[in-house]
Amino acid sequence: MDGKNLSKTYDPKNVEEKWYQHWEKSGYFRAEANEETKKAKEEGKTFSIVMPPPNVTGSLHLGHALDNTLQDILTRWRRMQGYETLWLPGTDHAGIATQAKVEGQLAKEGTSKYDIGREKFLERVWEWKKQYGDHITKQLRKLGTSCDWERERFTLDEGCSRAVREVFVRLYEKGLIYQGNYIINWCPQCQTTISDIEVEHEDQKGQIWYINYPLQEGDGYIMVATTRPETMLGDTAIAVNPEDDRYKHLIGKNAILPLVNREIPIIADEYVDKEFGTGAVKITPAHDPNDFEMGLRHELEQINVLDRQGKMNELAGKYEGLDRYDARKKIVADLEDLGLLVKVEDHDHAVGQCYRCGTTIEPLVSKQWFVKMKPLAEPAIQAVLDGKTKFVPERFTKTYLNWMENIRDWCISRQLWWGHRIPVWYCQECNEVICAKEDPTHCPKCGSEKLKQDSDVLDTWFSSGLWPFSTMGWPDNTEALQTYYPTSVLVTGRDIIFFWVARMIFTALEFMDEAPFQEVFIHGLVLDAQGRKMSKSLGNGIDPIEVIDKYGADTLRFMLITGNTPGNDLRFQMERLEGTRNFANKIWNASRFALMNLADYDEDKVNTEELEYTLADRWIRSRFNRAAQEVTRNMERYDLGEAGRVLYEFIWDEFCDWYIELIKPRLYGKETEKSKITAQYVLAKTLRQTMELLHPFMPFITEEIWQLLPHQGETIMLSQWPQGKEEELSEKIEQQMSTIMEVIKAVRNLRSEMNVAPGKKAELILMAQAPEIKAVLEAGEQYINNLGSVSQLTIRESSTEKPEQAVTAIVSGVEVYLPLRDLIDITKELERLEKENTNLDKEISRLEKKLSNQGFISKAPQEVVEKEKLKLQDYQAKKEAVLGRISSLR
RNA sequence: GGGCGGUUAGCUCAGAUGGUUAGAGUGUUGCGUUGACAUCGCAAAGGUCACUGGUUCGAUUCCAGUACCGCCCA
Repeated sequence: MDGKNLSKTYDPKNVEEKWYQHWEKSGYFRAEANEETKKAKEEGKTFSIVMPPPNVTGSLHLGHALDNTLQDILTRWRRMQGYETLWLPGTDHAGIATQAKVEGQLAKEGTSKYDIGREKFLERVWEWKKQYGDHITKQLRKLGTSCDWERERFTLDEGCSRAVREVFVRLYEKGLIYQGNYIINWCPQCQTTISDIEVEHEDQKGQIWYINYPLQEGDGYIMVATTRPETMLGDTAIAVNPEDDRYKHLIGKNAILPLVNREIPIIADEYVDKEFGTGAVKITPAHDPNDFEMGLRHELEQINVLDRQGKMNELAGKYEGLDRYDARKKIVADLEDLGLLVKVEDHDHAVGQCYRCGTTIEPLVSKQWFVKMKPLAEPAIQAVLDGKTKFVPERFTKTYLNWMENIRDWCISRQLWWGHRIPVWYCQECNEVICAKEDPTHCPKCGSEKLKQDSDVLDTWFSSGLWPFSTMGWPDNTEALQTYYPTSVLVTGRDIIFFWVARMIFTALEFMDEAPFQEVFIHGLVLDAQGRKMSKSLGNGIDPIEVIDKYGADTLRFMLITGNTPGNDLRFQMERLEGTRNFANKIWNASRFALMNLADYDEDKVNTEELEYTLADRWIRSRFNRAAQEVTRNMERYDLGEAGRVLYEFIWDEFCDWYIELIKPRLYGKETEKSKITAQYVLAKTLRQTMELLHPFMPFITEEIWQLLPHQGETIMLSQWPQGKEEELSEKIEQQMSTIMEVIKAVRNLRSEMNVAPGKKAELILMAQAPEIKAVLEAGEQYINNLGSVSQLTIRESSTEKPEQAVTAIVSGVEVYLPLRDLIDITKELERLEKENTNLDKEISRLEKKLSNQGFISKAPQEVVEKEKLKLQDYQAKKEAVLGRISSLR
């Protein structure tokens, strides 16, 4: 043990990779699942997390770094607490996104998926997956994640695929999965449907066109207002509000659809907003979700006038082949020519866009597969209402419930190639529809072998919705499931509550009869320094790996989890990164110092019975154990940032700035040998335990230091979590130390104000206002001498004679005199004291007022009143001392 | 239109069940190579806790409203 060999600045590169490899190789991350662990579960001593699987589209971003840091902290902490822990990692095939990436690759090569065909294309995607999947898991390792890599899963692997089939078939057989012609969201770019939540609404500047539709009878018109004139070719009705007096007489009559000359009915429906536009709206059931619903209510015909590229189709007559926006221009122009266009107004409206590619979504009617949501949503709502799954922070419960309560059926088929193929076959002979877990060889109805599998794949979230149990081997009843299901907590971003969290809850309730996790810990987004979302288009993204290479994973981790509260977004600022790096360096150097002074120390030879603890020793032990308690308390509440802050303050302010400074003389052998050994013992023990407490947050540096310190066991990862021992806490010791620290600070303050050179020692006189304070000062004499640069210290009772030529400070119970004869400017000194007096007056009158308030005395809790009284006494004593000083100087 | 979050020191943020002379980091200023650390030490300056009401003996903290910012849903 010799700190001299350590470098002066901490270099994470030398440390992080080494330890990660060692941990992984030693199997410390491994989660056992056997008879014994099943017993641990019964005792509530298991802890499990399934990692939200990153997409295999590319690389990790800072959001992943945050998400996984939080999980790792919780996992490492529980592991140290002796829980059987499982943190199960994996990746997601991310159907639409990954497919788009590979299509992009092909485009660069001048080919396309259609050119190479489905099979070849899938081979290419698997290649992509291998490359990027590996990349991602490497990145996670760099971050220090202590997940069980032997259990790593992928949403498209064999096990997960089996679970997907099982779920699909069971839901189908239960009638909860159905195929139907409904309005869906079509992305003309991605060439697939997407679900409602995959549509992002953005307000755009648009226009609203007022168009006259001639009435069938007479020469009149009915004027409609629309933001999408091009869809009028598919209109099958005009709707008005039944209460609208302007139109009541027209209900039941017909209008003539311009350009097409089709007769369409004028119908009444309460959905129509009288205030919007003219109060009469054209109804296009095939191209608008609301119109679709209305169409069902009124049994209107659905006329689809758009194709899958977003172009007008053969039902659009002479507009066939035109892009939807070109058709719009042409139609508006034609209406104008006919004199039917009344006016055009600017109008902002929300436009649905594909969350992947940003293309404007086209609602259209199409035959797709759906999950019937109502029966699944109800238990999912109940489970959360009953507290079976709790959201942290709690406010996200509302977000979840709101969505669940208004849920619509979920469109799960995707016109993609990359994904779980829908396990449905169509008999080419008799049109029988076969849904089966195993690929069928012949039609059960007619026996034909001519079967064709549905060409669509499932929404990616269909498989990730099974993640908590599909990854543990379901549908088999594995030991992993028996030990680790349901999981303890799910850690994820608030942007993914609907997509994923909600779906896991309802599928788990359906298939496992139990919610998939006890708690959902939601965190915010990582924003750039200006508070903007990080995105490719803005180019403001930061690569976590670059940060790790430059600052170390410990620094990135600690920076990400401090300085914000659960559920709130976090701004990523380089300065904060530097600050945290400095913290790591501080830890390193304190340890370096400790090791240098432990070179001659042998813990095995220490007889703890014989140690002689000083005030400083007892103080740091009390402070450490208090910190341990607070850290633990905050961890239990998922307030990891607060836990981190407690550690930061304890390490920097108390351990480094005070304790190490206080024990230096003892370590340097300026006192007895026993005193030195005691100091070494407390130093080593406290630093080691501090590293243990910090380990979940900064796993690498803490392991490195822990290994260099005297320790037992093979790794800090498996050391015992310091809970905070009651018997080492002492209010009294902390109070005493605090008096001494206040005196030292006052001395430093006076010296600084008087411009006394730091190296110059000065005389100091302390006057205690009570005998027990005098005793405390005497016990801390050495500390005051050393840290206050004192040449000669005198401690007296305040009743004795005061020094003449001195600057003064008053702290609780102590008058501090610095007799700097020649340096003193009486006028200035008086000014200082007067200022202090004014301050005290303010406080005293505030407290006097409070304490003379009958309401306060009678209604406030007794202890609060007592506290205020003590405060008043303290201020009054200080004031007395200040006044005494003032009059003696005059 | 509905919901949620935010508004505290120049900047970024903390402030359990209401009682603190309102905190931290960073930045600023002054001093400093004291045998771990200049990625450091010591000291200092800096806030009518967005605004208006209400509840209360007492509100930065609880309630209502207003303003502005951000996010989500329709």
